[in-house]
Amino acid sequence: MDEPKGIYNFNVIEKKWQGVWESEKTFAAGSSDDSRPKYYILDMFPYPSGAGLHVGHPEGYTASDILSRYKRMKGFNVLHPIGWDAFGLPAEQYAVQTGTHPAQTTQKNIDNMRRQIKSLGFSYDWDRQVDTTDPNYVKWTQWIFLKFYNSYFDEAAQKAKPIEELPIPEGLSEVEKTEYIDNHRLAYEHEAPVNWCPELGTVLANEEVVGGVSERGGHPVVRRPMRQWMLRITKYCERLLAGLDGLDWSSSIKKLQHDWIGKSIGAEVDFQIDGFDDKIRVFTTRPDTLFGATYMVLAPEHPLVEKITTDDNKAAVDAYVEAASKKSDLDRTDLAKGKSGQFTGTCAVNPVNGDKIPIWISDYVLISYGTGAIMAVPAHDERDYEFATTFNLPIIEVVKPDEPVEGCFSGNGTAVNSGQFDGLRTPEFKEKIADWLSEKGLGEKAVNFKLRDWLFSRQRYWGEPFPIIHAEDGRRIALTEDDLPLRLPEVEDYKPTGTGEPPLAKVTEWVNVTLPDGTRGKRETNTMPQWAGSCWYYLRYTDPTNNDKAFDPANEKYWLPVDVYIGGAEHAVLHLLYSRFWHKLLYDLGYVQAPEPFTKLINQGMILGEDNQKMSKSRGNVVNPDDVVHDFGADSLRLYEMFMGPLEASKPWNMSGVEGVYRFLGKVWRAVIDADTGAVVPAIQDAEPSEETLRLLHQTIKKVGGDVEGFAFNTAISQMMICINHIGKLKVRPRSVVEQFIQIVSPFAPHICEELWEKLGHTERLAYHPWPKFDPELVKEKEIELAVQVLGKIKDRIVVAADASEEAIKEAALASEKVQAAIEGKTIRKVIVIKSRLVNIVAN
RNA sequence: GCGGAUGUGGCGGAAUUGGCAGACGCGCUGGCUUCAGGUGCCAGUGGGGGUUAACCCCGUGGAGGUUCGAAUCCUCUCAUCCGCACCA
Repeated sequence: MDEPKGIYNFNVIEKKWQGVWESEKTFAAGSSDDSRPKYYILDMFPYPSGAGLHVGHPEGYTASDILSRYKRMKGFNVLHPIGWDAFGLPAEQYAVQTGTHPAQTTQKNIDNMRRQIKSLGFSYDWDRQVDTTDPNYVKWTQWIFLKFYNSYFDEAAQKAKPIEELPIPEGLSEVEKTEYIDNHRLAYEHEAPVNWCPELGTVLANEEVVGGVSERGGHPVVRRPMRQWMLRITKYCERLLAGLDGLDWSSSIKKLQHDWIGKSIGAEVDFQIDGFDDKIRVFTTRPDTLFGATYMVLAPEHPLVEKITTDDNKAAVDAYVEAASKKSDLDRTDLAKGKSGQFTGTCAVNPVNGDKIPIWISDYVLISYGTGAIMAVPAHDERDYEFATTFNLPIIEVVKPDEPVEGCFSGNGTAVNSGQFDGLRTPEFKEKIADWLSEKGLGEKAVNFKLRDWLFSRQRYWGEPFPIIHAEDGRRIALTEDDLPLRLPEVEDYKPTGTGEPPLAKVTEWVNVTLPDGTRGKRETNTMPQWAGSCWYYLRYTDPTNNDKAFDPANEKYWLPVDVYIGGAEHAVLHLLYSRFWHKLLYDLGYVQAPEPFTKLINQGMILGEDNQKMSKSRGNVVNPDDVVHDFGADSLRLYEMFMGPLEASKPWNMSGVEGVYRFLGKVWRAVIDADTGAVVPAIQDAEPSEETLRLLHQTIKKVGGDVEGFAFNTAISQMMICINHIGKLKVRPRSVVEQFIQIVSPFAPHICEELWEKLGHTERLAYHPWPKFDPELVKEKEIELAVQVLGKIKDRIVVAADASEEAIKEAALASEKVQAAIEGKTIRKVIVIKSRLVNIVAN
């Protein structure tokens, strides 16, 4: 049976307009000399997975698209790009299994996801796509790596500078000089115990290990020493911390980054080892508790352990060190309920009182934090307290709490048993003792951070190769810009070697090179982690096809910083911290002018399955956007994703809800188009709207505009629904009202609106039509209903003029019969009039 | 254990930030249109009581408090979710 001509046929309409936008390049961003103000709206680009899009992706993308379309209508030159974070483990794992080149898999997945994203009508500038695996992109990722490699951090200036400017101490030999320089590069090689995952055949960053197992796949992780590339992110701790202040990010995300960087202020103190020339330096945030230090603990990996251990204790200590080195992260965290340790047989001297205190080793002290050694104050530190009670070590109270406390007290109080410092409050004591220590040459104020240097290499094939050659004679040669990109070689198989050697090591014809001077060398066979490409993609979007530069400074200056960045909260720490770090390096070297890359950050919440559980294949509750588009259309999907609830909240999917917004679109359609003929309905006329209609329209313009700016899309849609419910009922629908209504719906449901706009006789695109203006006078209600309360309970409602005086309202309220009845026999104490809200009469 | 977020009808959620709780949508009930409806339209829909009318009482996880007035502020408490997890 033929469908009526004028039915809302979303399938046809959506394909039509997607085609028009594509061929007309409707959403190409203007150039950097555009006279309009710029606005850069960025989505976190997706990993092109084989599973394709799930309904979580379009949530953030729809929000950013609505904002982009709105801003264009508001007269902004909008940059709204998309791309592909295309390096990643799944494609490589698939390659290991099937032998398919990861590039092939990746390309296939990109094509599919691009099709899906295009079917949702997002207004991306498709000519600016970036693909992190594209050699033209990899080239510049490698180029930035070389910037790290060829820079050092000037502590005094607190910024990175080219390595050539590094002041080199006098009197160093050539070898020492090289070593000195290498020790200051922001990218450096480091032999260290790392998180080795045998299952994945690779090393993981600390952040990629969750609860002792790999974040991806949940495989066990063990500690193992290996040569790795590191980036000196710790040099930027202060600036990464300080930079957070000015950012318009949610306080919870800022706090997460703040805590991750983990700054603590305290002092470093030297303890003389009894019977040795060596000193043990400790870091403490509580130098005021020095008098209560009754023992010391070294990390098992501490370099002095072997030296100071007495013969009597050697066997036990060696065994403990051996056991600790084998412990996986899981063992060190989960099994850390009880404290273990070994006495070295040696004592140290407490510098403040000369007491001899035993030196122990224990794995509750971490070699990677502070100095790898602590002074233990069991009276005022939970961990030390637990250790001391386990091993029967003395506990001396040196801080008197204001209120008596059971067991260990770690708060502020008054100093006791602390010699000349007795009676001081904790904060003053901290100040005084730090000065005292530095006067005596025993220590100094110090700051420590939790953040560690970034483990930047992976033993994988599918990543950016490092542009580094290790020469036979031990020199390390960095490629020059002209040598880039260094491409990945073709390989026979993608299996990890199992030894920790990356797959690239097997490709001898690629690995072995002859240098211009005739010496032979080997290429670096590690590759970069997936984060590398995503650290700077927002910069490449400003100049995506530039072959001479990563991006033109003029473009960066115009577009950066990103005005709004939308994405999932799962990247709260890693991606956002790493990006900020890279950005700051480029800032220091003069390549970018904005100190921070992302001004405003919005984190969309998770979309759960209909069963209120996280969507997953195994639960069978995954909703595929393709199906929703097929059944209800892209406009309905977009609208529903936004109508579900606040953008930042997680909320469950509900297919009936999609039908609800679909019905709304049907109403919009039928308000304009005759379902039988497909013509504009005769009710639409060039007529003056009634006062009521005009008021509702202007209220809607105001509400929707304000809500879009405030990312409250759900309430914007609800206002549109109220508005169309009214318009649909009108016998005569003034053309101007209908047209303005369509304009404000268009960022949300662009296909249907473009179609209706055209049907109404317009030939230009709605996409750049100016956003309608509201008149504040027209928004105001003429008459308003007020609740009248007596003692807070509603007794009646009165209608008054919107501009009625307080006196008049009071009079009207008291005139109500119901109010009179309620206050009969009582004395009116007070009448509270809240204009345009209510009246409360206090009487008793 | 520490930190953060959230808690409102049968469901998703509103509430101008201290001022009429439940907007809007889903679902449900009844009616109209229709040969028919997974269509459209109209009406109703927090709970309890009530001569099913007027009206009354209760109600925003729980218990207190501040206030003329609290979903909103304060104290305590419970539940769920998410981070971090020996960082000296």
